[in-house]
Amino acid sequence: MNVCADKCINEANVNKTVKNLPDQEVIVGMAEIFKALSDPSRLKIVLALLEQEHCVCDISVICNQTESAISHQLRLLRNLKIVRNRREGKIVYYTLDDDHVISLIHYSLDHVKH
Amino acid sequence: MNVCADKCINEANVNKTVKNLPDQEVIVGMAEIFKALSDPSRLKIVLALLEQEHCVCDISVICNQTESAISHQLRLLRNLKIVRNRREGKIVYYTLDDDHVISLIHYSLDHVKH
DNA sequence: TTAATATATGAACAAATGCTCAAATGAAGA
DNA sequence: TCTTCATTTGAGCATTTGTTCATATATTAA
Repeated sequence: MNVCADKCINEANVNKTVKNLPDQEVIVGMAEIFKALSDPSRLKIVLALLEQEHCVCDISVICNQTESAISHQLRLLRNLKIVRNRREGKIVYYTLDDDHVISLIHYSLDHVKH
Repeated sequence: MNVCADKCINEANVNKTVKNLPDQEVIVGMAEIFKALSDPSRLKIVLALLEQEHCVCDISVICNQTESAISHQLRLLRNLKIVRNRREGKIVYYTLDDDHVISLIHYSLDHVKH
């Protein structure tokens, strides 16, 4: 890496920014949430669950995707504790389980509508 | 795809959710922003620029990454109009240029700090 | 002009991602 | 018990992603 000769690095500015930057773990944690919402199919699942609880089968109809594909995505969201599930006989219902994510989505939706 | 036999699809619920779901383009647009913030290195760049304007060289020091790597990430952010740049001689300064993203990040940061 | 420097860019590549398909679970009914 | 059905899971795969490296561009100074 090229440590720019003289004028490029403004050391004061760099130090100020570095000092105020969140810890690396915090950054990774934030990125993790954003990544969960970064795939349109997965985001659509979350948006559907924002409306109400749904079973895997219903989600697959809503999102127009295989139940298998949906199930894989739900597992990912489950691992991140963004959703939780409850079983009722053969059917498994999923719900959003992360208030931060819920309000983040609402916030984004508000902005999308100008 | 298996159109669940009888009881699985709750047609009323499905219809209600589908009706309230944002348009596909909106979903894709939201996901695009989340994706931009979903990589820790890229998020760190954005967080650094949240503090103040920086040149590529400084960002590379702050983020501890090659100038080339930073430049590639900045191009992506530039294409999404999340950042803009201005040249001053040999040096190019980058600034955040999307108010929605700025407030989204602030919002997330507030939540991270419980 | 030539050299030096900051940034940008394209190709290449390893790693991660999201889907499909086939097979495994788990629950309810015959 | 055996069958059916909703869901889960693992393997395989094509595609995307983030980085590196080498090279190009743009600006300034000599």
